[in-house]
Amino acid sequence: MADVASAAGVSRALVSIVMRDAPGASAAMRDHVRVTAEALGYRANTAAQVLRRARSRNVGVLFSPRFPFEVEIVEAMYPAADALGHQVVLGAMTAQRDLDRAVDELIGHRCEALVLVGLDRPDAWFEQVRGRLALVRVGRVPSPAGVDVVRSDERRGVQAGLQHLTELGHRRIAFLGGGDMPGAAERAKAYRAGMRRLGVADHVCVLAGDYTDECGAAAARELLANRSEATAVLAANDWSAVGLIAELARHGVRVPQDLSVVGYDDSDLARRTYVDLTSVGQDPAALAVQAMEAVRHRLDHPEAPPIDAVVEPRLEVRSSTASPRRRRSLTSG
Amino acid sequence: MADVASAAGVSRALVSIVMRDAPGASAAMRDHVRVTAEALGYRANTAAQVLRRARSRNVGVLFSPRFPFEVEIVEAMYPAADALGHQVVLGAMTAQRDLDRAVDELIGHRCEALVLVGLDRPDAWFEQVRGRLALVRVGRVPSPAGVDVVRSDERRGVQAGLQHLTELGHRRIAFLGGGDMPGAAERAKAYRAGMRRLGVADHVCVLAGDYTDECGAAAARELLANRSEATAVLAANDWSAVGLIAELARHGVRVPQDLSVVGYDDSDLARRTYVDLTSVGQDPAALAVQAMEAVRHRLDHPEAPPIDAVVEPRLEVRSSTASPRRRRSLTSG
DNA sequence: GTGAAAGCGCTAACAA
DNA sequence: TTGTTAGCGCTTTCAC
Repeated sequence: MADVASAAGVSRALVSIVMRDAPGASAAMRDHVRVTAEALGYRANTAAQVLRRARSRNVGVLFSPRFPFEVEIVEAMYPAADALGHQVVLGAMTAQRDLDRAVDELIGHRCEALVLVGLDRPDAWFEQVRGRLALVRVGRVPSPAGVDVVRSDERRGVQAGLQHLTELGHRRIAFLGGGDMPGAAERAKAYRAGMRRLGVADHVCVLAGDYTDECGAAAARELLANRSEATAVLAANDWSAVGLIAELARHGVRVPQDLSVVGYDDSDLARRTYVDLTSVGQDPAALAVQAMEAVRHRLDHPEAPPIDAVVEPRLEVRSSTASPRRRRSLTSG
Repeated sequence: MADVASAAGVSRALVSIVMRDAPGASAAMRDHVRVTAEALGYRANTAAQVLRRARSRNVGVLFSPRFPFEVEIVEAMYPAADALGHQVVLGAMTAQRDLDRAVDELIGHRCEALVLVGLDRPDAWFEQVRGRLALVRVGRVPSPAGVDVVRSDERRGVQAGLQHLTELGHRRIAFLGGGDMPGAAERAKAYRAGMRRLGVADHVCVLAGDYTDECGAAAARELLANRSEATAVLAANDWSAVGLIAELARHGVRVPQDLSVVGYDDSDLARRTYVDLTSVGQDPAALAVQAMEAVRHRLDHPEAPPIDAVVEPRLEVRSSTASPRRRRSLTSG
């Protein structure tokens, strides 16, 4: 910075003012300094900024890059943070790198707040961290527990899937669950409630799963073995939906002619043309924006009551759903 | 740090020595200071460290989190950096956030080196950045151009795929390319060379593609329309291989009975049980380790000649390949 | 083995 | 509108 200052023939303070768009410099001076800085390839030293500023403006974002849905949220986090004058510091969680390590690193960067994307931990863990930083959970969050939360409305998502199927004429709608995977419990609950609301509670059928294609295949075999009368399956996840469809195909059951399938997450997978799966989509960009706003609110009002922001999902209708054909069971067709 | 020092009844310098495992303190003192620091929840301020140290020890890693293969490399980068005493700073590239922006941020963090994962740019771009930082390219790198490179041996990978197929008895092996996608040009070249080496150069057949499932489906239609006599397809990518297989299935062509297919990348997709695709796998962990070693070498020897490290791929045989059945073309079977 | 002191590059409060 | 100045929290050299 000293180089820029002397090259431009001004003080370092003025360079600082110009570089961070702070008020207190004439337009002509701004241009002059900026041109000089550009010519010298100057870029402010983030470390020095963070060290000196009262607030670091850093927001740590913890996520698992293996999960595409979390990646989408993180991608949307950058513009959202920009808009609020924050800087995103990424903390990747991997098999070799546990959470505490990642949090420690973000604390080292003096993050003012932490955004936890789709991360489940015992309540005690959140309490412990919350003592040191503002904390916002986002994404597939099971339940708010005193900590700020931004989540999709799982109830509405499941509802939308069920409604789409009933409008097509389905009544016997099975549910392929996700065990203790993020969001799964909420979705299962919403399924039961939804079926009750539609007056078809006696057709409730829950298949165990875990968001993998293997569990989808297993569910398919279970449906076939039980000569299920289900005409549609609502899956808690796209991968399990695809596994189900693939296994059914091996046994000659066609989707959507013989069975309709709705996935969940509207992932890249669902959009692939050869899959083309009707799926309940969450809105990663909206989740990211709301998360950053929650961070801002929490920083401004440390003592405010817990936030619970809910983002609307939307159903993407593709070609894995159709009206049911007239017959009694999958194997008697 | 001052808190820890006074709580432990020592000087701040001593705390510093203990916290960064530097020589110059007794074992008993180390324990004492560490316990005190732990009790106070102390974590060194990274900004202050970077600011004060002559070398930041930061290594910027630029990648696209949308590409699972790049994510795997990045994940392996953490332990590799640890081992060499470096700190990873992640720079995510997204649709909304261009490369220059990301590089700028990493420069702001005073990274000593940049690792570019699977990123293609004009040579001029590399030259420009290389003036400011050490630069290492890793992953699907088309060709070394004076800049340090760590890459998979595409030639050997393609060779392994071809050899596997010829050992099964295939001769008419088509290639589904990847256009200008990373690594695709190398793979196409290796395919032609490999076919020549196997003495079946007159059976060379290259289908255009772009690493999507759509291009795989298009290739399948092309094979069928041309009444291709190919008994096997080597794809430059897993997604295109899967698209090909799915489209073939729609036309009653079974894999591997009617046609064998080898993918490339050994991605999560290939490993899914319902896909179970034979695929040429790259070794992300080895790439990451070599990349960090290249960084270290470049930092230690700024004037050394360009590095070109090559990592061996390996073929994962699954159930999409088998011996060819006796017939002339896909549609005459 | 330990402590005192200087200063990394920047920001913010204030003085000119 | 511009310049001066005092640290932010740490590492490092040097004296003890």
